[in-house]
Amino acid sequence: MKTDKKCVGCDQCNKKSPLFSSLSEEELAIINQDRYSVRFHEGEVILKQGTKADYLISLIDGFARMYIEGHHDRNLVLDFLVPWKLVGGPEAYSNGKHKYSVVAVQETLVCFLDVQNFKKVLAMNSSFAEQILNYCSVNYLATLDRMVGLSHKQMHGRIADALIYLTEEIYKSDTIGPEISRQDMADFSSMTKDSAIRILKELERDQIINLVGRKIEVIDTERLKDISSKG
Amino acid sequence: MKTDKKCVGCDQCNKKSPLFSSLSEEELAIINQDRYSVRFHEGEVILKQGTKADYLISLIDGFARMYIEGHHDRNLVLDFLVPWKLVGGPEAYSNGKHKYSVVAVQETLVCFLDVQNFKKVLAMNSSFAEQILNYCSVNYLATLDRMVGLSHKQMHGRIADALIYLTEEIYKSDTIGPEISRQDMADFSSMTKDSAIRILKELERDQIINLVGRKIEVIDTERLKDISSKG
DNA sequence: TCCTTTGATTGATTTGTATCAGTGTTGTGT
DNA sequence: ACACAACACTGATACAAATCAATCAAAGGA
Repeated sequence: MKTDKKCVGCDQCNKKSPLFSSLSEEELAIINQDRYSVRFHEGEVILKQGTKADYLISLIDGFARMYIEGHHDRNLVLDFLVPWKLVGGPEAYSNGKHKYSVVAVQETLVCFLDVQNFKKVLAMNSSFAEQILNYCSVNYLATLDRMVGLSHKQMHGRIADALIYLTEEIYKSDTIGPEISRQDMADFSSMTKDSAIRILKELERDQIINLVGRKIEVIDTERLKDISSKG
Repeated sequence: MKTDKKCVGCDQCNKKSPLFSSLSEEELAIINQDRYSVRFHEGEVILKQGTKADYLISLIDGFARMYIEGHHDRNLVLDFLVPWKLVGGPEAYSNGKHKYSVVAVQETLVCFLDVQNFKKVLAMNSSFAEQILNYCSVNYLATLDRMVGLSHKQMHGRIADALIYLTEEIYKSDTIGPEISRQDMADFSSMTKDSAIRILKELERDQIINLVGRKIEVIDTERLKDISSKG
């Protein structure tokens, strides 16, 4: 998905990013200060684990993978980023280093927002602060769910969860695109690539999904949800 | 650890709870409104997963276990709560249901703080809001670490992590008290009780810890950290 | 075009962890 | 002091998942 769209400033973003929709012109101008956008090519590192977190990252266009470089040379994919996801907040907010890396899966445009300006706006607009706190809360609770799933469910359940999340939340379609590799599926459901492939093939044999090259088509969502809940 | 201490009001707590230390008299009074405290006996449920989250819970005195009732009748212990830990925020903030249960491990005193009042204070004191957001951030990043550890490390590494966390953060001593059962250790490091016992016995054989009844004494922190990092 | 690389796939094997079945130990209430 | 319950412990076994060693297929470059 190549695109020539340019970043035209926060007042434009504002029309799309639900998180910034309640801000006034003046407040947006503050966030717009020191803001800059960069276009990344496929495979390029947008943000590297361990570097200092001075900016919030907002994905404007494209598709990226957010992952932690974990133990035994394995990665844990935390999320796939689509437009208007905001990352780096917790690290920037606590003046820390980034806990994860973000890599462009496709051509991707991101905005770097200065944390200090962001904090200024938070301080002057309490309803915005409440909104952000709410965003963090929802995010945190989802992470807890994921932690329980990863640590208690076995492979079939974890793959089912991954497929459900990707179709419902990321692609909003029954088909998962070829930009998600088997390795990505494995890293997202915390298993080896070989195991992920095995389970996917099994699901195909059972007529629950179709594998078309790298694409994955979910045929039977109901049974997938059943597998997910049975863990 | 039985105690007769009573809850004397937020202005008292304020002297101890670092989170509330920056609040004015007036702001504390708002939080104090509708606040009430309850003493729980050992084994009693302070907060049940699935119930509506109308209050923030602040642990004033005692010791509690916070856990998610996960899949296959297994529990995942998220944390052990000691005085001045605040829980329930994310759920209350997003008007949701509690994602976890909290049970008193010992005689425990907790305060229930009304969320609406809490929000009021957040809206009127922006530096308090920033402080809370920072608290959430640190908490979130720690959860990510834990998620990676639980999903990538094998049992020895996970038990080592648990022992390090408990001695350094909870007990602030080399000895883990008898109120933590083997089941708790297992649920905290995401394995079965039998496995936890096995690993602990191995660590004892290797002179890394001592098992004295239910108590666990850490002898060789260095080797424990080594095991933790090797995963 | 062929060649090379990268990723997908598969079966055989090994390792890690849970399960099960049972014994020992401690503590509590009567 | 006794019985009972709850928890700690251990060994044998079964199951889940990783590893290893190959093939195979598609994509990109010279």
